[in-house]
Amino acid sequence: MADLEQETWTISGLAQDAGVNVETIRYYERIGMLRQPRKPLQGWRRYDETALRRIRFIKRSQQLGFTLAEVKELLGLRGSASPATCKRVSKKAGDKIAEIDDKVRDLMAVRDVLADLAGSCPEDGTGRPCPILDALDTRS
Amino acid sequence: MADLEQETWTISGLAQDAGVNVETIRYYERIGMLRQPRKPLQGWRRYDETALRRIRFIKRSQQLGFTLAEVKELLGLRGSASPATCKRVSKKAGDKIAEIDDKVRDLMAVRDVLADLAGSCPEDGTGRPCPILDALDTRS
DNA sequence: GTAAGCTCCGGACACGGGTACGGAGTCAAG
DNA sequence: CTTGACTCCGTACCCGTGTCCGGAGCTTAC
Repeated sequence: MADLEQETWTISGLAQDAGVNVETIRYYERIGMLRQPRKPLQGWRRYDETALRRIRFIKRSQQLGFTLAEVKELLGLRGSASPATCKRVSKKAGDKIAEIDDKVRDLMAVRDVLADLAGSCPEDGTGRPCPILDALDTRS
Repeated sequence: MADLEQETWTISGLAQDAGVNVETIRYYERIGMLRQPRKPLQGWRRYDETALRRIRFIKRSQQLGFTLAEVKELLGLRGSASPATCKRVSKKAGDKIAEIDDKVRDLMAVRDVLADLAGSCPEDGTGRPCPILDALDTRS
């Protein structure tokens, strides 16, 4: 068995490579998203490749709109390669898509109202009461 | 001077009519969105029509996506019927529309990625590693 | 007059996702 | 051997928008 030595980092090295703050790593440890490596008798804790991958997984998932609680579930599903697992992950993705669709619908509805109001403003600006403020004041 | 008596409410009456909690009204008072009426020597504070309108204004604005800080500004612009004021309000509406557009764009981009991932899942579920988890694991 | 139900007030707590602080231990360079 | 940079740890704090709590005072109905 030749050198299976893996690269390891101190917490700040890991933070740098993962593109997060040291405090964020500690936070993930606190909330159980990341296991804290054992503290050696001598020196500082060392983090390995799996920690790095895990943080990157978290960050990518967050970028896709998953909350940390949801990411935690996804992390739990990693490793079990069963069709059932894949199905559950796929469902989560579908749910998230539906969530996004809802949000977009809401935003567009609000956008329409705002555009309507903005359109009601006279170009020259001679209108007595600002029609937008007026609408906020009186309309349901 | 005939009876100019206006309808007034206690805080819970106001809350009910405005469709918010008593605590919310107190919160608005705390953060300076709503003036607390003077406490009479005898009895409880009484809120009038302007308080009711103000809360409704706040709630409508919030529904359109304005934060309380932004609503505060809008409230400050109420009452001055100048063209300049109207222009500023109109700008705020435009900014909010742009904000919404940005958010929708972001959401749609994320949606695309998610849809892509969901589409990569085999229907039958025989895939070894779940392609979604795999992507979260390795892709940037 | 007394009990129920309201107000008044200050403060703590919730949420999600971190950030900041302070003191003690540890490590590496000069 | 000292200095500066880093870790480690617990704790408190930040954002926005409220919500809840507890005790004291007030009002209204019976």
